[in-house]
Amino acid sequence: MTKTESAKPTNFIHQIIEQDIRNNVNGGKVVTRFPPEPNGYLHIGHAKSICLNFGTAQKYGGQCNLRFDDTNPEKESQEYIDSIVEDVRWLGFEWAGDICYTSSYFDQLYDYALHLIREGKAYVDDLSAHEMREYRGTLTEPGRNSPYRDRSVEENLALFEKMKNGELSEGAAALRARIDMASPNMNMRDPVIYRIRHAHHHQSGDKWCIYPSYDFAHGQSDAIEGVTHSICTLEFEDHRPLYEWLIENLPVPAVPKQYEFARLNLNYTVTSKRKLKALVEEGFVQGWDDPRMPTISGLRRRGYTPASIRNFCEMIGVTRSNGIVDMAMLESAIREDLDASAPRAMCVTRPLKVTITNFPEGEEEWFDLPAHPKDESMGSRRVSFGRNLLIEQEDFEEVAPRKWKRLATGDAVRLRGCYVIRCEEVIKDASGQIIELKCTYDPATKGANPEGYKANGVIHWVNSDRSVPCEVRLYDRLFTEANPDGDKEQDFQSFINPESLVVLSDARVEPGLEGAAAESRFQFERMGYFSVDKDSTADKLIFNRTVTLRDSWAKIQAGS
RNA sequence: AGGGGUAUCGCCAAGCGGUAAGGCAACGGGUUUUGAUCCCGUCAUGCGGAGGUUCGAAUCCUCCUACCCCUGCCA
Repeated sequence: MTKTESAKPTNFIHQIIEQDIRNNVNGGKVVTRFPPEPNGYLHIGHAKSICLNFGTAQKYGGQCNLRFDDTNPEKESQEYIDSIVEDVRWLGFEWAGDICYTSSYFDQLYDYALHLIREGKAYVDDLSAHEMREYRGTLTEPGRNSPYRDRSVEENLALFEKMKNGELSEGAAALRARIDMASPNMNMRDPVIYRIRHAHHHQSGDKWCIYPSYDFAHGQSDAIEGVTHSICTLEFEDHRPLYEWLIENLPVPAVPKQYEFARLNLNYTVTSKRKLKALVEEGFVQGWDDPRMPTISGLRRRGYTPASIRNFCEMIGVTRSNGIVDMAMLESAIREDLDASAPRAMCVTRPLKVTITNFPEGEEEWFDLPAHPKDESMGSRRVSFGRNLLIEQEDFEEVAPRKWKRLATGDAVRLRGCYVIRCEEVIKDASGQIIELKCTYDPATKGANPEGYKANGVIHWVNSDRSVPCEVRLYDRLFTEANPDGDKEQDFQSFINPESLVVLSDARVEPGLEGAAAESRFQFERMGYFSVDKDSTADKLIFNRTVTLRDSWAKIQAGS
């Protein structure tokens, strides 16, 4: 995409950027960055930020960096870095140059800290974390100056040196910016900018035992990288004055500007790293990539496409107002994509035996069916018809309800792409359970409407003797409450949907799907969109339900 | 009288002083060998509330209300 393709600004950030370009701010250049902390897996909320940052750079012919904001080694790990890199790539974005790390600027950041000390704008504070909290004041009362606030530059330099050399224990001292303890903005009440952590860092190893805080590292890293528009979420709004104060008081090579947008909230799920982590660690789901998780890797395993997620992000827009997006929008995005791109197939998830009594034993007939009803370029597939078939249990009722378009005793129904059959007899076991249907087929209905009668509707089916056994995992929303973390009394975990996963191990799919590759996607006609799970093997095919088809029959049923 | 934000249809969201886009959902109807897709139609005399300015206000002003964020040596 080039800048000539940008018709009009699609959100307020693009408006600002276009104004900047008109005014030749930054020479008309646009540089953004996606700055995750590698302390968890990326989720759908990050996807919004990724699409915004990378998409904006793309749209205005600029560049976007992938920068790991790795200033807190104790919470971070290489595992998270690897997963984030993979997820960003999978979403279809490429960063400019090499992957960046805030940790590779630690030397420069240290020099900036020295600069602040020499200017009398930072000091080493010996107050404990607890004492510091007391001195900070409250939302309505100003804070008090630390007794160490007026140390000399020399003393501060010496003390900071000791911090750096590991001569002080964790918590014994911290470097603070010297701003204003009476500021109504808490972030300006002498924020800590360097703290002691005798910890091994996943990138810088054991070189440092002091680490810059987010506030001190972020803006300066933006400046070092030449970021022009530093886009973050609303909760950092109050940090902007500090961001600007540091940029103004430091000899940085550029002047980046921070802009904030509302983070994404989706109903029937949670999007907080802490809560997602809890779901994984406490075993409510099977991992970060569990198909019920709103993580990128979870959505991927569920069968979502990168394009559908990008479209979803486009759909929801970018604003400064906090809202909760309906899950139906995400589902709409994946249905739209998969309807056009997924080949069709038939899968009987809960089989009911059907015997075609007038079809000879041991014989079969093959049918050529289009892989897609509207897209001939997708070719065709072969399905086998025979005496022993399987249909969906829910497609048969002994007595047809009103508006029933499926099979019922004595009635006829079309087998999708095949013949019309009629149910002649219902076989039950001792407990009254229906175990088999004896049917006849009408040989005259191959590609033709029946003569003298009408078929109820169309149902899917497989040839029992030719179908491939498989496991089908039916996924549904993870929570039963639209806003699972909105209840003050009840923990979000108590709202977990017990039916968020239903495993059907007795399913059968049409023969062409034998050996289907992991992550390949299909529409199982009348059932929904499914994707081959990554744990699927030649011996055991596993399909994950991505999303159901829109179901107007379910609405009719619910209404009556 | 702590500071910073946000309020437009059930949900998301355009709108930037000239008379309320679009998407999702919902609801009608048509096509259909997927109760899918597709197509057609309906869906805010109203923009959190009250005043004011103006020929004209969702857009400007005043006051009010509701909700969100901020008292980590987390990001």
